[in-house]
Amino acid sequence: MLTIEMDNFDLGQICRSGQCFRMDQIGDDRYRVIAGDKYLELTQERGIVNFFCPEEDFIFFWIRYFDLDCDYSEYINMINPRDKYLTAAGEMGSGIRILQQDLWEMIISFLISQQNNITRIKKCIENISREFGVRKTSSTGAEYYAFPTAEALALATEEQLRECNLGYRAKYVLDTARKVCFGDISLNSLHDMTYKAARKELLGLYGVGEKVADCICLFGLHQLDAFPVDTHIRQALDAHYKRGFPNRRYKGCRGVMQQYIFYYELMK
DNA sequence: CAACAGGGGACAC
DNA sequence: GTGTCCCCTGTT
Repeated sequence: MLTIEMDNFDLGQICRSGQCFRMDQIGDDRYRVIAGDKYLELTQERGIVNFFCPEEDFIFFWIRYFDLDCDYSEYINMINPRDKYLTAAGEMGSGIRILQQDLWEMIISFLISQQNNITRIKKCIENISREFGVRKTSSTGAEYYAFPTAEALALATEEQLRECNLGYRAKYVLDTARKVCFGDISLNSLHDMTYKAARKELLGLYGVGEKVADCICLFGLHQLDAFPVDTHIRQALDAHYKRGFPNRRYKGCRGVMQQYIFYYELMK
Protein backbone atom coordinates (compact mmCIF):
# COMPACT_ATOMS: atom_id res chain seq x y z
CA MET A 1 0.00 0.00 0.00
CA LEU A 2 1.13 3.53 -0.81
CA THR A 3 -0.01 6.67 0.93
CA ILE A 4 0.10 10.19 -0.42
CA GLU A 5 -1.27 13.53 0.68
CA MET A 6 -2.88 15.45 -2.13
CA ASP A 7 -4.63 18.78 -2.59
CA ASN A 8 -7.43 19.30 -5.08
CA PHE A 9 -8.05 15.57 -5.24
CA ASP A 10 -11.38 14.00 -4.37
CA LEU A 11 -12.11 10.42 -5.36
CA GLY A 12 -15.84 10.91 -4.88
CA GLN A 13 -15.88 13.86 -7.25
CA ILE A 14 -13.71 12.09 -9.79
CA CYS A 15 -15.96 9.03 -9.64
CA ARG A 16 -19.19 11.00 -10.00
CA SER A 17 -17.80 13.24 -12.74
CA GLY A 18 -18.33 10.30 -15.07
CA GLN A 19 -15.15 10.45 -17.12
CA CYS A 20 -14.32 6.88 -16.14
CA PHE A 21 -17.02 4.29 -16.69
CA ARG A 22 -15.05 1.66 -14.76
CA MET A 23 -14.64 3.57 -11.52
CA ASP A 24 -17.00 2.69 -8.69
CA GLN A 25 -17.46 3.49 -5.04
CA ILE A 26 -17.26 0.15 -3.22
CA GLY A 27 -17.23 1.38 0.39
CA ASP A 28 -17.61 4.48 2.53
CA ASP A 29 -14.26 5.92 1.46
CA ARG A 30 -13.20 3.14 -0.88
CA TYR A 31 -13.14 3.13 -4.68
CA ARG A 32 -12.22 0.70 -7.43
CA VAL A 33 -10.82 1.55 -10.84
CA ILE A 34 -10.19 -0.73 -13.79
CA ALA A 35 -8.16 0.98 -16.50
CA GLY A 36 -6.96 -0.91 -19.52
CA ASP A 37 -5.67 -4.16 -18.00
CA LYS A 38 -4.94 -2.62 -14.60
CA TYR A 39 -6.92 -2.83 -11.38
CA LEU A 40 -6.75 -0.53 -8.38
CA GLU A 41 -8.53 -0.08 -5.10
CA LEU A 42 -7.96 3.11 -3.19
CA THR A 43 -9.29 4.94 -0.18
CA GLN A 44 -9.39 8.57 0.82
CA GLU A 45 -9.84 10.39 4.10
CA ARG A 46 -9.55 14.13 3.74
CA GLY A 47 -6.36 14.70 1.77
CA ILE A 48 -4.85 11.32 2.56
CA VAL A 49 -5.10 8.84 -0.29
CA ASN A 50 -4.12 5.17 -0.04
CA PHE A 51 -3.27 3.20 -3.18
CA PHE A 52 -3.49 -0.57 -2.84
CA CYS A 53 -1.09 -1.58 -5.57
CA PRO A 54 2.59 -2.38 -6.15
CA GLU A 55 4.88 0.64 -5.99
CA GLU A 56 5.87 0.04 -9.59
CA ASP A 57 2.29 0.42 -10.84
CA PHE A 58 1.86 3.57 -8.79
CA ILE A 59 4.96 5.19 -10.21
CA PHE A 60 4.63 4.10 -13.82
CA PHE A 61 0.88 4.08 -14.24
CA TRP A 62 -1.35 5.64 -11.60
CA ILE A 63 0.58 8.91 -11.15
CA ARG A 64 -0.01 9.66 -14.78
CA TYR A 65 -3.54 8.27 -14.76
CA PHE A 66 -4.69 10.57 -11.96
CA ASP A 67 -2.59 13.47 -13.27
CA LEU A 68 -0.89 13.69 -9.87
CA ASP A 69 1.99 15.81 -11.12
CA CYS A 70 -0.41 18.60 -11.95
CA ASP A 71 -1.43 21.25 -9.42
CA TYR A 72 -5.12 21.87 -10.05
CA SER A 73 -5.23 24.93 -7.80
CA GLU A 74 -3.74 26.73 -10.79
CA TYR A 75 -6.90 26.02 -12.77
CA ILE A 76 -9.13 27.03 -9.89
CA ASN A 77 -7.20 30.28 -9.48
CA MET A 78 -7.58 31.01 -13.17
CA ILE A 79 -11.35 31.32 -12.81
CA ASN A 80 -12.60 34.88 -13.20
CA PRO A 81 -13.75 35.95 -9.69
CA ARG A 82 -16.49 38.05 -11.30
CA ASP A 83 -17.88 34.90 -12.91
CA LYS A 84 -20.02 33.76 -10.00
CA TYR A 85 -21.30 30.72 -11.85
CA LEU A 86 -17.90 29.27 -12.75
CA THR A 87 -16.54 30.21 -9.33
CA ALA A 88 -19.29 28.18 -7.68
CA ALA A 89 -18.70 25.33 -10.13
CA GLY A 90 -14.97 25.35 -9.37
CA GLU A 91 -15.66 25.24 -5.66
CA MET A 92 -18.05 22.34 -6.01
CA GLY A 93 -15.65 20.33 -8.17
CA SER A 94 -12.28 21.46 -6.83
CA GLY A 95 -11.18 17.84 -6.37
CA ILE A 96 -11.84 16.79 -9.95
CA ARG A 97 -8.94 15.66 -12.13
CA ILE A 98 -8.82 15.13 -15.86
CA LEU A 99 -7.86 11.48 -15.92
CA GLN A 100 -5.27 10.38 -18.46
CA GLN A 101 -7.07 7.34 -19.74
CA ASP A 102 -6.27 4.92 -22.52
CA LEU A 103 -7.10 6.26 -25.98
CA TRP A 104 -8.54 3.04 -27.37
CA GLU A 105 -10.68 2.55 -24.28
CA MET A 106 -12.01 6.10 -24.54
CA ILE A 107 -12.90 5.74 -28.22
CA ILE A 108 -15.01 2.65 -27.56
CA SER A 109 -16.45 3.95 -24.29
CA PHE A 110 -17.69 7.20 -25.78
CA LEU A 111 -18.98 5.50 -28.92
CA ILE A 112 -21.17 3.52 -26.55
CA SER A 113 -22.08 6.63 -24.54
CA GLN A 114 -24.15 8.29 -27.22
CA GLN A 115 -27.88 8.53 -26.56
CA ASN A 116 -27.24 6.50 -23.43
CA ASN A 117 -27.12 7.03 -19.68
CA ILE A 118 -24.20 6.40 -17.37
CA THR A 119 -25.69 3.37 -15.64
CA ARG A 120 -26.26 1.64 -18.94
CA ILE A 121 -22.91 2.73 -20.39
CA LYS A 122 -21.21 1.07 -17.43
CA LYS A 123 -23.18 -2.12 -17.95
CA CYS A 124 -22.34 -2.18 -21.65
CA ILE A 125 -18.63 -1.78 -20.93
CA GLU A 126 -18.68 -4.51 -18.29
CA ASN A 127 -20.47 -6.73 -20.78
CA ILE A 128 -17.94 -6.33 -23.58
CA SER A 129 -15.08 -6.65 -21.08
CA ARG A 130 -16.50 -9.91 -19.76
CA GLU A 131 -17.12 -11.25 -23.27
CA PHE A 132 -13.99 -10.06 -25.04
CA GLY A 133 -11.51 -8.98 -22.34
CA VAL A 134 -8.88 -11.07 -20.60
CA ARG A 135 -9.77 -12.33 -17.14
CA LYS A 136 -7.19 -11.25 -14.60
CA THR A 137 -6.41 -11.31 -10.90
CA SER A 138 -5.11 -8.18 -9.18
CA SER A 139 -2.18 -8.11 -6.77
CA THR A 140 -4.76 -7.89 -4.02
CA GLY A 141 -6.56 -10.99 -5.28
CA ALA A 142 -9.55 -9.39 -6.96
CA GLU A 143 -10.89 -10.92 -10.16
CA TYR A 144 -11.66 -8.59 -13.04
CA TYR A 145 -11.75 -8.32 -16.83
CA ALA A 146 -9.34 -6.12 -18.74
CA PHE A 147 -10.80 -3.79 -21.35
CA PRO A 148 -10.97 -5.73 -24.64
CA THR A 149 -8.27 -5.09 -27.21
CA ALA A 150 -9.01 -3.86 -30.72
CA GLU A 151 -8.05 -7.28 -32.04
CA ALA A 152 -10.55 -9.00 -29.76
CA LEU A 153 -13.40 -6.66 -30.71
CA ALA A 154 -12.56 -6.83 -34.41
CA LEU A 155 -13.18 -10.57 -34.26
CA ALA A 156 -16.60 -10.12 -32.69
CA THR A 157 -19.82 -10.17 -34.67
CA GLU A 158 -22.35 -7.36 -34.63
CA GLU A 159 -24.79 -9.83 -33.13
CA GLN A 160 -22.44 -10.61 -30.23
CA LEU A 161 -22.01 -6.90 -29.53
CA ARG A 162 -25.75 -6.40 -29.61
CA GLU A 163 -26.04 -9.12 -27.02
CA CYS A 164 -23.84 -6.92 -24.85
CA ASN A 165 -26.67 -4.36 -25.01
CA LEU A 166 -24.83 -1.96 -27.33
CA GLY A 167 -27.91 -1.68 -29.57
CA TYR A 168 -27.34 0.23 -32.80
CA ARG A 169 -23.92 1.30 -31.47
CA ALA A 170 -22.64 -2.23 -32.10
CA LYS A 171 -21.86 -1.45 -35.72
CA TYR A 172 -19.93 1.67 -34.71
CA VAL A 173 -17.76 -0.32 -32.29
CA LEU A 174 -17.17 -3.10 -34.79
CA ASP A 175 -16.25 -0.73 -37.61
CA THR A 176 -13.82 1.20 -35.40
CA ALA A 177 -12.19 -1.94 -34.02
CA ARG A 178 -11.60 -3.19 -37.55
CA LYS A 179 -10.20 0.16 -38.70
CA VAL A 180 -7.72 0.13 -35.81
CA CYS A 181 -6.73 -3.47 -36.56
CA PHE A 182 -6.30 -2.87 -40.27
CA GLY A 183 -4.24 0.23 -39.62
CA ASP A 184 -6.82 2.50 -41.26
CA ILE A 185 -6.24 4.76 -38.29
CA SER A 186 -3.10 4.90 -36.17
CA LEU A 187 -3.86 5.47 -32.52
CA ASN A 188 -0.21 6.21 -31.76
CA SER A 189 -0.05 9.05 -34.24
CA LEU A 190 -3.04 10.73 -32.60
CA HIS A 191 -0.89 11.36 -29.53
CA ASP A 192 1.52 13.44 -31.59
CA MET A 193 -1.14 15.58 -33.23
CA THR A 194 -2.50 18.95 -32.24
CA TYR A 195 -5.97 19.02 -30.70
CA LYS A 196 -7.46 20.27 -33.96
CA ALA A 197 -5.81 17.59 -36.07
CA ALA A 198 -6.64 14.77 -33.66
CA ARG A 199 -10.26 15.90 -33.47
CA LYS A 200 -10.55 15.96 -37.24
CA GLU A 201 -9.06 12.49 -37.50
CA LEU A 202 -11.45 11.12 -34.88
CA LEU A 203 -14.45 12.66 -36.67
CA GLY A 204 -13.63 10.34 -39.56
CA LEU A 205 -14.59 7.32 -37.46
CA TYR A 206 -18.07 5.90 -37.99
CA GLY A 207 -20.21 6.92 -35.04
CA VAL A 208 -17.93 9.69 -33.80
CA GLY A 209 -19.47 13.15 -33.87
CA GLU A 210 -18.22 16.41 -32.36
CA LYS A 211 -19.21 15.70 -28.76
CA VAL A 212 -17.73 12.21 -28.73
CA ALA A 213 -14.57 13.40 -30.51
CA ASP A 214 -14.06 16.06 -27.85
CA CYS A 215 -14.57 13.55 -25.03
CA ILE A 216 -11.95 11.29 -26.59
CA CYS A 217 -9.55 14.23 -26.99
CA LEU A 218 -10.06 15.35 -23.40
CA PHE A 219 -9.95 12.01 -21.60
CA GLY A 220 -7.95 9.86 -24.01
CA LEU A 221 -5.42 12.35 -25.37
CA HIS A 222 -5.29 14.77 -22.43
CA GLN A 223 -6.03 17.64 -24.79
CA LEU A 224 -7.17 20.03 -22.08
CA ASP A 225 -8.54 22.52 -24.58
CA ALA A 226 -11.23 20.10 -25.76
CA PHE A 227 -14.66 21.28 -24.62
CA PRO A 228 -17.32 18.58 -25.10
CA VAL A 229 -20.80 20.08 -25.45
CA ASP A 230 -23.61 17.70 -24.52
CA THR A 231 -27.21 18.54 -23.72
CA HIS A 232 -26.41 19.50 -20.13
CA ILE A 233 -23.49 21.74 -21.06
CA ARG A 234 -25.60 23.25 -23.84
CA GLN A 235 -28.28 24.21 -21.34
CA ALA A 236 -25.71 25.64 -18.92
CA LEU A 237 -24.08 27.68 -21.68
CA ASP A 238 -27.46 29.00 -22.83
CA ALA A 239 -28.38 29.94 -19.27
CA HIS A 240 -25.11 31.46 -18.05
CA TYR A 241 -23.07 32.42 -21.11
CA LYS A 242 -25.54 34.00 -23.50
CA ARG A 243 -22.69 35.84 -25.20
CA GLY A 244 -20.63 32.68 -25.43
CA PHE A 245 -18.18 30.95 -23.14
CA PRO A 246 -15.00 33.02 -22.54
CA ASN A 247 -12.85 30.78 -24.70
CA ARG A 248 -10.00 33.26 -24.92
CA ARG A 249 -9.52 33.52 -21.19
CA TYR A 250 -9.52 29.77 -20.64
CA LYS A 251 -7.54 28.83 -23.71
CA GLY A 252 -5.52 25.71 -22.98
CA CYS A 253 -7.71 24.55 -20.10
CA ARG A 254 -11.25 24.88 -21.42
CA GLY A 255 -11.77 21.17 -20.82
CA VAL A 256 -11.03 21.53 -17.13
CA MET A 257 -13.63 24.29 -16.91
CA GLN A 258 -16.07 22.09 -18.84
CA GLN A 259 -15.66 19.41 -16.18
CA TYR A 260 -16.33 21.89 -13.36
CA ILE A 261 -19.50 23.01 -15.16
CA PHE A 262 -20.61 19.48 -15.95
CA TYR A 263 -20.10 18.33 -12.39
CA TYR A 264 -21.83 21.41 -11.00
CA GLU A 265 -24.88 20.85 -13.20
CA LEU A 266 -24.93 17.23 -12.09
CA MET A 267 -24.66 17.93 -8.37
CA LYS A 268 -26.23 21.33 -7.66
C1' DC B 1 -49.80 -1.12 -22.13
C1' DA B 2 -47.74 3.37 -24.39
C1' DA B 3 -44.78 7.20 -24.20
C1' DC B 4 -40.53 9.01 -23.49
C1' DA B 5 -35.90 10.26 -22.77
C1' DG B 6 -31.10 9.13 -22.09
C1' DG B 7 -23.73 12.81 -21.81
C1' DG B 8 -25.67 11.91 -30.38
C1' DG B 9 -24.75 10.79 -34.93
C1' DA B 10 -25.58 9.64 -39.92
C1' DC B 11 -27.57 11.08 -43.73
C1' DA B 12 -30.31 13.70 -47.04
C1' DC B 13 -31.65 18.02 -48.37
C1' DG C 1 -27.83 24.32 -40.74
C1' DT C 2 -32.03 21.89 -40.36
C1' DG C 3 -34.90 17.92 -40.24
C1' DT C 4 -35.46 13.01 -39.88
C1' DC C 5 -34.45 8.61 -38.70
C1' DC C 6 -31.94 5.28 -35.81
C1' DC C 7 -35.29 1.89 -33.37
C1' DC C 8 -31.37 0.72 -28.26
C1' DT C 9 -33.24 0.01 -23.14
C1' DG C 10 -34.91 1.47 -18.54
C1' DT C 11 -38.26 4.34 -16.52
C1' DT C 12 -42.73 6.53 -15.85
